[in-house]
Amino acid sequence: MGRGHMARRNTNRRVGIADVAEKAGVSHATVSRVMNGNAAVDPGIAARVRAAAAELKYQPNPVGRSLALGKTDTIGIVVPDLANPTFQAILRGLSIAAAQDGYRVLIADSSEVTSEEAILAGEARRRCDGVVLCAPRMADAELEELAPTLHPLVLINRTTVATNTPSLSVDYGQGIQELAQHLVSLGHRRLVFLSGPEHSASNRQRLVGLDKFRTEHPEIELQMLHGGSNFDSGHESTEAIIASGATGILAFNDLVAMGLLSGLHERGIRVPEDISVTGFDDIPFAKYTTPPLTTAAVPINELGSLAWRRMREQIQQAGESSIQAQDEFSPRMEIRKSTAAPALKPAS
Amino acid sequence: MGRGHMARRNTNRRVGIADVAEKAGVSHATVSRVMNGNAAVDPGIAARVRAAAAELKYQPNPVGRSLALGKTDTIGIVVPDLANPTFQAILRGLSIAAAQDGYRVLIADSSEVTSEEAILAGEARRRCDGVVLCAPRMADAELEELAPTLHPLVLINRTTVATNTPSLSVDYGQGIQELAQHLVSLGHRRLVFLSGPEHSASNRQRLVGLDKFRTEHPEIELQMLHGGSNFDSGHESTEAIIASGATGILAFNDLVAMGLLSGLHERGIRVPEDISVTGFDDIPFAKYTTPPLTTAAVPINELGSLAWRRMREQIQQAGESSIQAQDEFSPRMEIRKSTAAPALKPAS
DNA sequence: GAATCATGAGAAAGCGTTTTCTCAGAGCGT
DNA sequence: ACGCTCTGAGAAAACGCTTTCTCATGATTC
Repeated sequence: MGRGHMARRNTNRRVGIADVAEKAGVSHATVSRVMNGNAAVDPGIAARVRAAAAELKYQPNPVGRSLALGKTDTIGIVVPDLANPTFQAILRGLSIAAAQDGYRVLIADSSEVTSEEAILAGEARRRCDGVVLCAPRMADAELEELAPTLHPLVLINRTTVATNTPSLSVDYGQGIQELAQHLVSLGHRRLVFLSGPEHSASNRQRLVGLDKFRTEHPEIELQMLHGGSNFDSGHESTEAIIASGATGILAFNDLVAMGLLSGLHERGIRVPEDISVTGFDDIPFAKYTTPPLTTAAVPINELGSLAWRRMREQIQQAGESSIQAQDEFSPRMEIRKSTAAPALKPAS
Repeated sequence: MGRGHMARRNTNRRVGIADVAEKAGVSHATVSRVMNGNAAVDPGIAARVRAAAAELKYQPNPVGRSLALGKTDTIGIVVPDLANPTFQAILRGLSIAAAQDGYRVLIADSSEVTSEEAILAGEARRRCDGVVLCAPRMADAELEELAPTLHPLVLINRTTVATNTPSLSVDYGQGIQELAQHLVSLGHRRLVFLSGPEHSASNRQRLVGLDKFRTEHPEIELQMLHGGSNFDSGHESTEAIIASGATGILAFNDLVAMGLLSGLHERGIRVPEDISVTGFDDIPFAKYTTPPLTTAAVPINELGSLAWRRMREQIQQAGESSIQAQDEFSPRMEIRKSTAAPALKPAS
């Protein structure tokens, strides 16, 4: 029961450098030289080699190449949930930007299983020249320990104390405060924050932002409701939202808001007449909901390409662990139709 | 100006199998054996090796491993546009299913540049153990020529004459006919098909489906309008749609339909009162548009995981080019609120 | 015209694994 | 007690490439 022991010796081996060397009547070394244009090689011989390579349709084996070069021209990205449009957009931006520089991206979806993150990140790192960790849910301590292992690393939505890891972050605290402020200025007095995944750092940022908001607006009632990060958790929160008696709902993100919108619609609650709802992120679909969603826009398209730029900088510096850029974005308010003045002042 | 010539000889080399071997007082070979559990090795020695490996936190280098094993435990996927939720869903399904079997996925986005597809696919294939080609736009002839090169390969939304390539397809022709039929049964007599990317095979399938529809319903006026596959192309078609005088619009897919919805809304055209609009695919957001979109649902979540299953089957068979499954899905009608009876019978 | 140099190609040593090959030593039967 | 098989570990080859090292050849200089 050998595992394919004969496949190796087969004649239908892929064409390798040796074949073109033989055909061109030169050594492997020379073939390698002309393929990579590294050293000077006689134009005549070079032409012969190129002709042989073309005729045999020779393409260097990237694995052999990677082993010799110590690099794979690939970077890894680990995301908590590939179903989330925010992460999809980041992935896309990263992939396109990296491709422009001849790099590919390997994906790893932790499916919100926190304990898998470090493992996935490690595996990805070993296969790739670098890793971007997107909104990791792991504890700070674990991240601190893991980060040096992963270098070159770029963090999205998290930071490390070590300054040699670039990070891209969004001021969620600021954004959620602005959204709350927006609701208040419309006349809402009873708000609910439908919180996100427990271990999400961006959720914590929202919470501290709201704490600040509370101290600045002691007259406003602000309840916290536990939720999740997707449609379903928004939808499932419908009853609790209704029971809360609040008129202004701050959903964790656009997805949750959309789920909630649908739940409220099913229950015959009108938005924004009866209840105002806000999202977060401004995913491409936010403007097409019923009604179009008021949200805090995160530059999700830039995030991916900037992540690549930061990664590239590190790869090029190769080892001189210098201090790296910490980019922070401020969300931009996107007022649409899911928020309006409350119909009736609640009895108070 | 050597290219990092000294990094190689550095002492801070990653810990390799040799280090473990030395620490455990055995040979590389033995370490490899215990790490892979391939051959019988004395329990005492095995324990010693494992202890050494653990202490040094040794993790086998996947590149070296890949070279020796001739496999990378990675598959590639090439998609025409990572911004499209359909492809995102396929990618996600593929990634999750593959991860379950210890495989990773490498992505390549051709950005709808047809000429890049073959190159990207080839590169991906060389780096991976297989490739899934998702809705390739390339010509049939090119695909026929490329397919054998790429094996193991699984095709999504395309087929090859060679029966040893599994393919997953959706009966777009059937789906679009049902949508057209739906509009007709609501009373519409003037329809428009807002077509998709020129080289999209699924677009061609829709076209032949509509040809059939035409012969079956000669009394119905059906115009063809050239469009694209995303929001913007739907949005840009707004004027042409209005000018067409049609009351029932078959958009290429949900994205186009959503763009159109938004365009019509801006122009004050009511949907479905003035114009009915249908999409295709049933992306997760289709039920949250204004109004919720009538569409033909494609099982996008299954597609990815099934693609992996087909890929795995081929990888396991390793070479015995047997005849492969050709899976075909029938779209399911999803009647929502974007379609209704036309307000007025057009003069005829 | 001999000594020096630049040029460029081949030989060989990696890169980090796995796996075959080889062989030492232990266990067994007669 | 001798030879046989069997177990298991090390040596070495293989995987496919890049790059250093080495050396031959032809060009240059005094």
